[in-house]
Amino acid sequence: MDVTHPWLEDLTPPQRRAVTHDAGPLLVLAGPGSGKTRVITRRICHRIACGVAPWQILALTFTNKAAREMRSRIDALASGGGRQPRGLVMGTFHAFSAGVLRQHAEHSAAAGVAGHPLKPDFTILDADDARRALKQAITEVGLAKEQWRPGYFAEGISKAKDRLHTSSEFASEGNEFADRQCARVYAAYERILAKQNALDFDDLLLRTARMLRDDESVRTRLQERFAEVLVDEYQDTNHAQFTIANAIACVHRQICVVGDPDQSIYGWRGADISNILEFEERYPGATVVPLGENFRSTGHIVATADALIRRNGSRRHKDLTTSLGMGEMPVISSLYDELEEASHVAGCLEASRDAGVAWKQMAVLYRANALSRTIEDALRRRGIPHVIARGTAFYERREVRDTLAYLRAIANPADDLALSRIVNVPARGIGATSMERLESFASARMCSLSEALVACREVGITAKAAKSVDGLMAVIARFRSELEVKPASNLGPFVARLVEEAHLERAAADYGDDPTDAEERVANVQEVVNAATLFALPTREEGARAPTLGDALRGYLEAATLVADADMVDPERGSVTLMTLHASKGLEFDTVVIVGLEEGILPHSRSIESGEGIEEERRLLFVGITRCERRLHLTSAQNRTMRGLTMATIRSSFLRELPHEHCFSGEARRTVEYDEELPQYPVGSTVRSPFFGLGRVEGVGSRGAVTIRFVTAGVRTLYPKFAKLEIVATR
DNA sequence: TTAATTGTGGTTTTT
DNA sequence: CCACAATTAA
Repeated sequence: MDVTHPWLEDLTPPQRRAVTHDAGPLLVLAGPGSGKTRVITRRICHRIACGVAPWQILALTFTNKAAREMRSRIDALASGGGRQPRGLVMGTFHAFSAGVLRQHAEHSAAAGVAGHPLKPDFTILDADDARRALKQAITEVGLAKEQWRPGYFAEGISKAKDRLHTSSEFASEGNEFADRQCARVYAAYERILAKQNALDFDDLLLRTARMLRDDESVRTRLQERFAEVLVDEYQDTNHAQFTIANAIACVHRQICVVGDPDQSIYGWRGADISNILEFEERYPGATVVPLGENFRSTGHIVATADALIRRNGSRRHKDLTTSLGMGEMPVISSLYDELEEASHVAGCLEASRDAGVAWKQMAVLYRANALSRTIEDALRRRGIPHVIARGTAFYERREVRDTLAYLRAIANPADDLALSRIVNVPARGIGATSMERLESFASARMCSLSEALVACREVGITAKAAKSVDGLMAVIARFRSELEVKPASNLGPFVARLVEEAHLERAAADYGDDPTDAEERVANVQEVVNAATLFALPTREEGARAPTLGDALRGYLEAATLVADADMVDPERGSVTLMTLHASKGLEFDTVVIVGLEEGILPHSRSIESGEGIEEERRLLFVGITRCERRLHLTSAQNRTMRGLTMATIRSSFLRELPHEHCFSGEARRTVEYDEELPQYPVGSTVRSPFFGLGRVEGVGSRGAVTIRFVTAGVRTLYPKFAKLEIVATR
């Protein structure tokens, strides 16, 4: 059988059960490193082999990267004997929802809000744009921004959207003063977005979920279209996402969800862990397949992770095992401050490199992005190639956002947010006062900002400013006129010409005062041109009309908005990866260093008030530990400088929860890292021998001999000249 | 009215 | 430490 079914080869019995499970709901509880991706991809191949058409399968993932990865694995399996998965729909909830909305928005009243219908060419606002719109809403409602933080409303609105409530439903919900203010801001925010035909990230899910709930024709169509639904990372889905998947799958009940409650780390974003914990209640008769065997990490690492996660009270326990042998113990080190921590990290990475591990097989993980800078500096000084996995960072840069804002203003005439961003880019003498007048003109006439700009002569701004505005609108109009007459293949040159004619390189060069940064900014603008040139629309079904330049532009803007940090991790590069613990989910590395194990950082100070918060932080560390295949280092600093203040730290309470018998604690004492004269293996440092494993240097004898107490091999005296010792940690 | 300068305040994680 | 806001100079 396996000869003709390559997708069933080398699966363990439980994996095979999950892959070949036939009818009815299926929950796969996949522990770390248990072959989760393998199960999903093989299952998709298997279902196709069983006669399900690829285009009837909907697979929802958490990141674009995961979707790409799975698709390429399926393609590879298919070329080895299976059927080509043409038409398989695979993507993030957000991207899928955007597609559904673009397709059905016009025909579904349920997609609109507050009397505004949603038009299919809507713009998707990223977090920054959403924040700007929110600030505007707060001002409109007339609340003093000294007393009300935007973050408060952002959270309230986001939670309401997750419950699928629009502003009017939210208003009838709470009666507290703060709730009423929040409802007012929500309503204003909704109006601002509706007027611009824009959606934020939460809206994509909210509108799709409501449409599926309220519009029977759309619901039926999607139910008929998708005979099979798979959801990856199910522990991190929120209520809206559950509603979407459930609405499509509830009739045929061919739903397979895969996840691990112990790796749920997005509770703060509304992820509802009960989606996975209560799957069997929601789908009676569901089959559950636990996958506990870990094929990634060696024994001490698995044991450490297991001991840690057992501390969580509310969990559904599954035994974690590995057959890879015990391997080496995780090494816990405490350093004097963040600078020494960073040097120590560099040392750990170099030691792994000396042991033959490629840079790309190593990662440094941290709780918050702010911790990356010191590490990055140290790696740069030591010449260790590295990349910071902040994928969105590129799209957050001012010059990049300006270029994209031009494109958005061209693509969507109602996009006031984009337009207001570029009105004075490059600086053309339109300041705050002129903008204020233009905006109040627009709101008085009930028209868009772009219409106000066209009519700027009537607004009463200076002649010079009006002339600049005319010039800008002429450029935008000219480019806009090309959208529906030219073919999609013209996107690259189109963007290049825009950069040229709108003088965006000059604008980029003019920011700030550092000429070296200026060069980089200009290069970033060119990078947008490159990205646009390389952008390819998904292949269309046969018989569809040829895509226009406008289609390509809208597609490109959507893709640029929906990128995630994790999407940009490129394992082919020969570099160490630096990223947040959150972004590391789903990845694996030979060597992993987790830094900043201190109270207030991990667990984070914002989480320690609640038991649930602490448990999520613990899961976060669990995720980090289980990324590691063989060499794990955990570090903390005794003093840390954050936002200009140096403070003594407290070691993370999680360190106490790690099992002594499976972890090696390097003594925490001050080192003099920078002194060249230090003996090569100072007393107290931690070393690794290829024969005896980890040990601590106890003494230095004549002719460079060192006495080492090994964890497993007792005390030995070795000559470093012959013994090939690597320093794991200086004391 | 705009552009540059100094001052202040606020901090997690991300589709 | 950094982004943003109010203030001041041009």
